[in-house]
Amino acid sequence: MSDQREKIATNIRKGVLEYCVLASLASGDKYGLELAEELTARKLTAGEGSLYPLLARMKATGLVETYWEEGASGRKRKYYTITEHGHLMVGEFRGVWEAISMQVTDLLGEQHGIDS
Amino acid sequence: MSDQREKIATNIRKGVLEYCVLASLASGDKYGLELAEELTARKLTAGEGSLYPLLARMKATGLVETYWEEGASGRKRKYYTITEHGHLMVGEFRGVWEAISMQVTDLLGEQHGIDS
DNA sequence: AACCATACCTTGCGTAGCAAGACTTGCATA
DNA sequence: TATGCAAGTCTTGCTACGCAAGGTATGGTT
Repeated sequence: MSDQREKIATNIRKGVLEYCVLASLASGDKYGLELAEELTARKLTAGEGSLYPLLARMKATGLVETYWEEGASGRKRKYYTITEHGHLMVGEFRGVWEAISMQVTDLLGEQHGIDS
Repeated sequence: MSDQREKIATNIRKGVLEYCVLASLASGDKYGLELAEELTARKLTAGEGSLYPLLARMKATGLVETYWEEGASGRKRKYYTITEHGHLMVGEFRGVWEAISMQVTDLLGEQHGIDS
């Protein structure tokens, strides 16, 4: 049952995760695991296995940049910063997301109303 | 530019379309093209190339059933009905959708606030 | 020295939407 | 009667993404 819900969530995340990363970085630089924890808490990703390949892609397409910095734990951390291009993409996404999510919510609402 | 938006929309649709079909069928039986037109108008799908394979899958997994009926134009139409199983899945989806879409909207909102 | 947690990354897989186009059949028009 | 058009349905090949599982390196703790 909650197995089913995980499958549903996984499919929703496709194509949304990338912009959630950008939106999160817009409020401050973060390193890999930090991002993973935040997005996992929000149920927006399942773990690092999704994030690291995505971050590599985003760096390759110029949505983010990276730099190394010594962390509080003494370990080196790779921090991610959003670029101007990244900011623009978040704007694009916001428009599309608002339109589509409204339609989905609308459709679900209709059915809810008809159900006894 | 709007090319970019199409790409974004395409990715959001993955995993959402299936449940939009179910929600639409919950308010009455429909045939293939009719569904395609409604969902295209709502920007929830790009066309029949996505729908027909999806409907076939959904029939195979017992989410919908089908019957043939003579249409107003004299042509035969394949009508789709939602099953009990389908209704249950819409319920599951609604829960997941509400949780995730709220998180996404929340993240986008934060960034909006910080942007001057 | 041994161990564990932190932090990064890779490989292989399944799946879903899409573009483009093929096939069938009823209706209209010349 | 033949031709063309539109309504319907379905198929093929493609690409992309999230995920599970596992691999590597390093610094702190006992």
